Amino acid sequence: MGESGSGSQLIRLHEIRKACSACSLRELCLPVALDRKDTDELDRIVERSRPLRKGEKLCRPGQPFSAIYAVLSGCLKSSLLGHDGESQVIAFHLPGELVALDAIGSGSHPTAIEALETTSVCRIPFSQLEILSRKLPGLQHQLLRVMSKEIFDEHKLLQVVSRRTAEQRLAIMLINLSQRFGRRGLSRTRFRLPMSRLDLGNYLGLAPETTSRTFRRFVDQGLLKVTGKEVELLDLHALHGLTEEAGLPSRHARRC
Amino acid sequence: MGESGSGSQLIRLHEIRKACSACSLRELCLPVALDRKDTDELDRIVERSRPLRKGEKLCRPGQPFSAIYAVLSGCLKSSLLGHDGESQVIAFHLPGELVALDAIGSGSHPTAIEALETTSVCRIPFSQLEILSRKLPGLQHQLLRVMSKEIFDEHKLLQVVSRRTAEQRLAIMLINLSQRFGRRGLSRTRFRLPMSRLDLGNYLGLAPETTSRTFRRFVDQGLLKVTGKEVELLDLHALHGLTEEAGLPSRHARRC
DNA sequence: CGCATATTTGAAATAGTTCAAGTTGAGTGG
DNA sequence: CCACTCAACTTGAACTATTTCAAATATGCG
Repeated sequence: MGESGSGSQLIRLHEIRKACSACSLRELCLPVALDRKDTDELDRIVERSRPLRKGEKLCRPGQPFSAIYAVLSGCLKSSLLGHDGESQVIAFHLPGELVALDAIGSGSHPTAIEALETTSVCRIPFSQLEILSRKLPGLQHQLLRVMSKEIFDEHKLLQVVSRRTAEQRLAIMLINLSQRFGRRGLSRTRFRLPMSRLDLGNYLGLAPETTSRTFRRFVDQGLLKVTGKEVELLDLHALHGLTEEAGLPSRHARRC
Repeated sequence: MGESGSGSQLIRLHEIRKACSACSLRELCLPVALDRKDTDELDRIVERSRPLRKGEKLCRPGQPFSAIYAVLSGCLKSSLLGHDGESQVIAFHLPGELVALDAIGSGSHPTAIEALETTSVCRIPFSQLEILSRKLPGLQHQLLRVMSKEIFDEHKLLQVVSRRTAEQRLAIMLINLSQRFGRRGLSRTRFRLPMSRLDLGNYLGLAPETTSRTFRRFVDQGLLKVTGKEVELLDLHALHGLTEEAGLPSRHARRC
């Protein structure tokens, strides 16, 4: 299922480093601690497999874990299937980001990971990565850093989904995407949403109808222009403003 | 701030292993791959500092990161401070669990970590842990496992907070606590909630009033008995049943 | 004992969901 | 190039769980 080694080949991490200049993958191989020679070593264990077509799955829940992946192009979504058949979108993965870090702990993939468009990834066999990490202190450090950052990001997401209005959630999401696209050298104000409104709503904890209505409200307010999945942020400043406001008064937080 | 090395002393991990028989800390030092000699090595880098009093902070947001911690007794809560002063409770840490894993990535603590009652922790200097990890493959593996599990748990929490009713959230929380207490050899049906209703509600994404009302509803239904922070689960089966139900119909999830 | 903080309770307000009915849009085959 | 189809998306209106506001009780602690 798109995971077979067939067609896998060595890839040049150096090129990836150039391509995505500030992403997890870069963080994994580029940091000060990792020189050219080290990167070559990492390069040797990384495999590229054939691209996934839209809708194709990188892995299914329960599948045994053997490797983590880095997105080269396209977009993935990972989602957790509920006991009762509903699914919860956990994350969207853009180029340069590492995927399946949540599978290390249990030895099997907890989430389903699916391509939202034609997507190519490279496969990093975990056992080899572990061995290499012991040889390269810089790599070990970076791996821990990336995982820690993942935990932190999750915390932030929780904060977003937990106590914010629909407008704030969408604003935060748009800004987040803007930054992620921007880091890759693409426009921060005009981009194409790789995911459906349904997935987006699911991710943000909103009904698809609410997502749609919130988009429209933003358009009416002149904050953005929307044509299908194409989005243009017209007033980044105002969007930022929205996220700053308290979602709910909340009598929490007292003493410091 | 309770983090100074003063009074730190060697502790016997072997004793901790006995004390908390199925927790993160145990996972960190007990797994098959780690023998007695290895554990001794780990033991040498772990420090114990004086207990934190209720309300005392283990760390504040922004504080430079130098070590992770393991809870020995008591309870900690970590929370993220919003731009606007509100705080979002991210996690509660019971004995045996590792704390501050989200700080590795940025080099400074993103969350405030505070004692909910008198709590003792041991400090594990991160740089030494990293060095030791390279020597002990089993330790490295376990560290990654624990972090991965943290990511996974976060995903689950997100699922809880995102799309479930107040009753389901509370039921899930009570069952979760029940299991965590149970693993430590305590009663699975009678325990003391270490946190306030306010913190609990905040964690679950509910107003404190809603939390209170939901408790009352459960009591009325005969699912539990509550006396202040003391809780007795009377019908664990029914609670489980609540969590299974679909929180919201949701037209998501189609093709498999 | 008495203040300060937590918790509970009731009633009103509301954001968001649900349901139901369009509308759009992309792919397909004639 | 035009129907035709299926799914994604949008829109409106009614509904409801949860929040908010206000105020009464507990509870803890000095």
